[in-house]
Amino acid sequence: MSMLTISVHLPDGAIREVPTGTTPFDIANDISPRLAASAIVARLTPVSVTAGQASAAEGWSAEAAMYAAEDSAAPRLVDLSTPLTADTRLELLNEKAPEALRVVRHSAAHVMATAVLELFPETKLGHGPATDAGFFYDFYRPTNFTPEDLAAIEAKMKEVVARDEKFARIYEPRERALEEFERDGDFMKTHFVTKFTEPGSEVSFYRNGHFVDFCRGPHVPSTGRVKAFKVLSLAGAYWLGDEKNPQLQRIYGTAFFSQKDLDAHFTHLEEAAKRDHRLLGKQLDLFSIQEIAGAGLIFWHPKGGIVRKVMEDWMRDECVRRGYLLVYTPHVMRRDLWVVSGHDGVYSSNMFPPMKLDDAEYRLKPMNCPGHILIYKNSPKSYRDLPQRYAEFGNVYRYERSGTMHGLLRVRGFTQDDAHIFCTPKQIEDEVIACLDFAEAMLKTFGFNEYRVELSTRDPQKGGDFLGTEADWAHAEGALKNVLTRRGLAFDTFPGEAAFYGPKIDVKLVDVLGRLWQLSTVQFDFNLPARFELEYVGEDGERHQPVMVHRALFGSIERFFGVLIEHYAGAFPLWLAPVQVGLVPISERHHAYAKKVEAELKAAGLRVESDDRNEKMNGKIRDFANQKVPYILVFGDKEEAANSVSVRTRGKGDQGSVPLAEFVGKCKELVASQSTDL
RNA sequence: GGCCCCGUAGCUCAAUUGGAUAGAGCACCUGGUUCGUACCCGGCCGAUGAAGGUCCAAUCCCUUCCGGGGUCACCA
Repeated sequence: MSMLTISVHLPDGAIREVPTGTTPFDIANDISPRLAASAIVARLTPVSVTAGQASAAEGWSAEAAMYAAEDSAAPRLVDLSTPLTADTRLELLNEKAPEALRVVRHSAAHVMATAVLELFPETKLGHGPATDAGFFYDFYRPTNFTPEDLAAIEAKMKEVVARDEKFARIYEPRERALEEFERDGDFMKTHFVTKFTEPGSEVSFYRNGHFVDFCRGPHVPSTGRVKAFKVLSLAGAYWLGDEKNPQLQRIYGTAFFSQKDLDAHFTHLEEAAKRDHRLLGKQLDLFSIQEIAGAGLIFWHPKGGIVRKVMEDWMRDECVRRGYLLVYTPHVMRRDLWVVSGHDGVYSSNMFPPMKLDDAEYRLKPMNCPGHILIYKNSPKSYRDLPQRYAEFGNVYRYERSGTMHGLLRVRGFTQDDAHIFCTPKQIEDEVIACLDFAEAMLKTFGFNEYRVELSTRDPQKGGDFLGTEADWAHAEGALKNVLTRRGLAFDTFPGEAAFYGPKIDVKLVDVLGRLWQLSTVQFDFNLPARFELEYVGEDGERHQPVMVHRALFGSIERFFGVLIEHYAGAFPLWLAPVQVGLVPISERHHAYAKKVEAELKAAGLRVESDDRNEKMNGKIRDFANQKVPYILVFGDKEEAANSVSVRTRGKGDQGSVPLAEFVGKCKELVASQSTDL
């Protein structure tokens, strides 16, 4: 071994020398486990070794040399399993680095694959990446794994960890590797290497013990570093994400730096599960889905119905205020209409099947656009009439495949707060700005401060069928981008994600379990105005085609309600709460006073429920509290005499006695301001 | 739709894994009680998702369907 020493810059500025053979992980872990998490993003700066020498130097991986040659200043992913044996200065960054957790998880995936191959040697390996919440590995095997197998795999993983096998990176010429894969009949690896590596290159593998897999790394130094993990579940997954490819068996797991983190993760999941809108929907009696009626079809119960009423009132009033025109269109329309719109062709498999009536066929509407278009088309339009903004709470029905339904968030029948804006090309930017303003006001009002904005554009590389001219697209995409920039909204661009009929802006929210759901959307459409030959007469007296913008802010009322439930964990702000005030008369002789209080609150426009059951006061309080009622008013002889109520505020407990008039005044104020405070 | 798992009362869960009359809490109805800030007392009602099959015997095993959960794919 060489006698070189390694100097390491510590986060506090100190320099420490460490023995050769030390890994970045060792150094970081030695200082603090927390720092181990950040070691992966580290500055690896060769002090006196050039790239060429580095690759020849003892113990240097070609990877480290490559990084050194590429850019020695930028933070790099460091292979934690690579011992430092050259004269190297490693600067550890004292910041949280999620990449480090991914390294542990990816290593855990290899440990799992090692276990699987030991238990089921005939298994072929797919890939096994880390994910945001853990890791998975895809396997191909003639027979399926069982839940019992998962327990055995986890037990075997513990053995692999106990053996503390070193992770080592090895290289092999691509063509030789391919030969081996083909000899083994390993279609996945053959396919993968052929597709993702260059001919004549060296491909990288990682080995621990007898286990070897095609892998780019990086990994922790040895299997013993994978300390806290859990095998979770089993699912089918298509090879390379394509339905037409063979199906693999995907085993999910998760791993953390410590058992404590792992436990915290499961505690967090349990807490999140308590906010699940499907559970709360049942507990709070907000909505149901009934087997006899069909999957993906929502029943709004009275408690949910009143929340919906408040949501709709807000939206409708706001639409009118912002210059939208309210319209209503039929739920079923003749098939001919859907042929003209094109839905009967491209979208047919997502629609409910046609039904025969007299001599014509009818179809349930999957979208509201054609209806609004017919209204536009019903009379000639001048440029003076534009923009025309038609808004409707439109009930649409779509055939979603059986595996896709999810509570209120993905359903077969739902209500869009839909609007279509017909305008001139010049009006586009102002209209889109107005839509974004509206969306922002909506999100703020309903208590959402965090969301993601995505711009979906056409990918010219991909080609494909797009309607509209190059100029149309350039103009529309430019307008959307421009507007987002002008509004100062941070957004991600997704080339190739545009609809075939135009680019769009989507607003997405993350639910409690980390799933992403689309809410607001603003979309251009070059398709329908052309298909329906929409026109307006311009200043020049010529006929022009208007631009059409689809826009929905809640997206779907059902989905938005689901997200709202989870966001507030069922504890709605006063203005949205199904029951705003619960009344608890202490005994039967206070029922008359209860009537009086109820009448006064109702006169103030508040939603009140009085509990005159033959139950103990404690029980009544408990029941209202379980229903997450914002205010519970308790009263007996004392309150009745003083014309007051004893207020119990949600989350704050007993607030003592307050004059009734004062309480009513406060509630009115909170409701009017749509406050989230109580 | 594919793969895996699940379906017991209105809700949450039991039933020594094929054994006899399927239990409990909550809810509901009913009676007692009239109470000072989150679980009073007694009684009543009520179920093996559906249809077939295997077996002396099925909540339990098999088949199909319906529905749910997870996941992949899909999501104009």
